[in-house]
Amino acid sequence: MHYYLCKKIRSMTTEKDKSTEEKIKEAARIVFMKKGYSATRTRDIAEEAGLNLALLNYYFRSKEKLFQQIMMEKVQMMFSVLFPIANNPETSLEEKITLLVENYITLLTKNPDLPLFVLSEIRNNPDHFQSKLGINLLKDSSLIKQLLEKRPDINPIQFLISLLGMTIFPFVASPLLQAANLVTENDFGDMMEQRRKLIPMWINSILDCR
Amino acid sequence: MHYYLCKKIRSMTTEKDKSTEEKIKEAARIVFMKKGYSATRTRDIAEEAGLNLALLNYYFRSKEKLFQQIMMEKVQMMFSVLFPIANNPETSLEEKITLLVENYITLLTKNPDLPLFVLSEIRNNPDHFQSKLGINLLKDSSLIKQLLEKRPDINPIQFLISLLGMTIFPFVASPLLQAANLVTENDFGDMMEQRRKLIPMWINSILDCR
DNA sequence: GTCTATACAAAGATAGAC
DNA sequence: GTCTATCTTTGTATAGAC
Repeated sequence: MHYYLCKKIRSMTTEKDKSTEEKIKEAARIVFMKKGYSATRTRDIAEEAGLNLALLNYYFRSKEKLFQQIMMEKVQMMFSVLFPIANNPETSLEEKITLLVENYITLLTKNPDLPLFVLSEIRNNPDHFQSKLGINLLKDSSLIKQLLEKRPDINPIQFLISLLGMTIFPFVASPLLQAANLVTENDFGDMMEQRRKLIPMWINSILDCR
Repeated sequence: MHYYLCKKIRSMTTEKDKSTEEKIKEAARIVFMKKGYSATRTRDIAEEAGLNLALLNYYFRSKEKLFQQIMMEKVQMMFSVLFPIANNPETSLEEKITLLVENYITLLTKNPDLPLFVLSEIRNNPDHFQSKLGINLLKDSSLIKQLLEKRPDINPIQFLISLLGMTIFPFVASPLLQAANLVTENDFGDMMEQRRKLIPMWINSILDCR
């Protein structure tokens, strides 16, 4: 009988079966992230997991379903930085900016492929991603309010996009930057470390200077 | 006999055969850009071109070869804005900045999928892209010199990445920005029009304000 | 040069033994 | 739960008629 029909019962009785299911997910993360959905073969995932191909279907029913789970994880990773910081009413605007930059650089240094993966998979196949990430979880945020308070003349969305662009874009563009001989692979890490200070400094120039 | 063996002769004799070959390329641009290399089927391209599948192989030998031609075109489009502007010694730094922003926004408004396509295909399959975009065509550019002259304390590469991030990132991220309810599809065009003024203004804040 | 038909390989999914 | 073997679909490439 197929796994997905008895998942509930299993998870109530034994808590020890992380192993195989999690192994497959682990492998799927690696292969999907590296090659994208279409270029990934289920056989690659099975091999990466050191397991048999049939297990994929046993646990996840199809390539598509497995992918959707991984995809959701990754989208959430991307927003798990932005949403909590933007919505914390305890921190100042300056603190929020610093935190956003720091946390994104930390996250993306560990997962450099994350943004390009998420962005390109959404564009290539929008059906994979019909989710609706909490409506207005950002538009009503403390961050937006503080921005409007400080600079009512600036569109906060435009501002936020610039901040995210300065922070996230380098990771998205790094292969091309290297092709254009702007950066070597070695430099890149150092540069991003410097940007932890640089971006907040420049952002403050924009906000304070008039 | 196969086309690629007699291409030279043909192109010397008749100049009228744009039609079929160009139709295939046209279709390939559309389909590859929309779905990426792996998700594209040669049948899709043939259908999009209103032609038979066999013609693809007759004219381009393989899917791979056809793709490489399209890919090179697209990479060149991306750099055809940056390189000439950066290397023009006649314009001032401020003019260069304005031109870069204007020209990229114009280009990408017409081709919104361009950057994500180029970036993700390079990352997914680096073999497709072993090209060597003129070494140091940027490092020795007039743009870099002018930046160093004005602000010797700023790393010009870091600066350039910020400028490109503010300009190009919105196009890369627009599906996600829409998912996060930051922008609607309608707003997006207007926002990018506003950014033509906004980005140079902000960039000048960074350069002038100390 | 263009088409139809088809060969051939790759990849997703499943059946059934253990 | 896990494996081997196999079915089926899909996709690239080619042969050969016109």
